[in-house]
Amino acid sequence: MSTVLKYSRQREAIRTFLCSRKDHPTAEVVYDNLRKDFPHISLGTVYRNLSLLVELGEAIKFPGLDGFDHFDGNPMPHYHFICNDCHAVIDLDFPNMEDLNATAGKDFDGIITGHSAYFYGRCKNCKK
Amino acid sequence: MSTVLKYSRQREAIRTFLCSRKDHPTAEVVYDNLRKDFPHISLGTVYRNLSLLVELGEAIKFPGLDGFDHFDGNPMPHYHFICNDCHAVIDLDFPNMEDLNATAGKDFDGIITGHSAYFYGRCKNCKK
DNA sequence: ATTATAATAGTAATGGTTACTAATATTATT
DNA sequence: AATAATATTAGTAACCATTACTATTATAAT
Repeated sequence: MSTVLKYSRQREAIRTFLCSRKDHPTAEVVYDNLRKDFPHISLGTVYRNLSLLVELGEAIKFPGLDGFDHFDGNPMPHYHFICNDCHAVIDLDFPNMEDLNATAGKDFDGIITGHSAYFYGRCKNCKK
Repeated sequence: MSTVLKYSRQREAIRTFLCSRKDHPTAEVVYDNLRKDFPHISLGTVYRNLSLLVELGEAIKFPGLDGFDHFDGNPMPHYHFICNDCHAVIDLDFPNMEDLNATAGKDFDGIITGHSAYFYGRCKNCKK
């Protein structure tokens, strides 16, 4: 028993906001920003819609070094850098390794269909 | 204000148990197993020592698909497969990509010193 | 308009993890 | 061995990001 999706201004605003950002915000950051346009928006609404976008394949969720989940409005395969100092999350301009799943699964008994990779170190600002 | 490390039988047992396992147990699993030898061991003691081992570079911590943190007693760089169905975590026999940090950081303004990668799909038991 | 139901706001609950504290274990010193 | 200093533990309470609950509201079809 699937459920029919209805439009909501809040969800649309969350989607738009997430796609406008390149810094992979947390739910709290999304909440704080959405309150400018929706003073009464609930944190639960933000979490529910972010999770929905992830289910729909329109966003990606991953845990950051700060202990919070971060969200990325770009669902295309790409890699992230996470700064060990300031915990900033930055997109890497590095092409997706298309054949890595097959290569890594050569001697593996299961089936590999995807991968994610995170790079660590110090960002531009923290590296001195 | 550094602190001197004292021996503890609980910590040694946790270390030994973790190194004996290849399935990357959660703190809860470590706790349940340690209770056979230490009926009164505290879950806090398990968490504290697991975190300490990670700090000492003797173990690795990473979040699993089940929402729990998993621990690996092998700190050598290697890759993990996580089953989308049963959430099992399995070591991959795939050599570390030594030059990946440098390659991925070619056009990056910061410094990349490490990376982690997770492969997803279906394990041997779940792939039918 | 009416009806059906998805979505929200507000709030409470969940649960993995961390913090706190008195008692205990370890280590060095005498 | 006894003493002293302090790291560690067991037990428990607190934390807090996230999820669940519910009456109300918004959306969309009839």
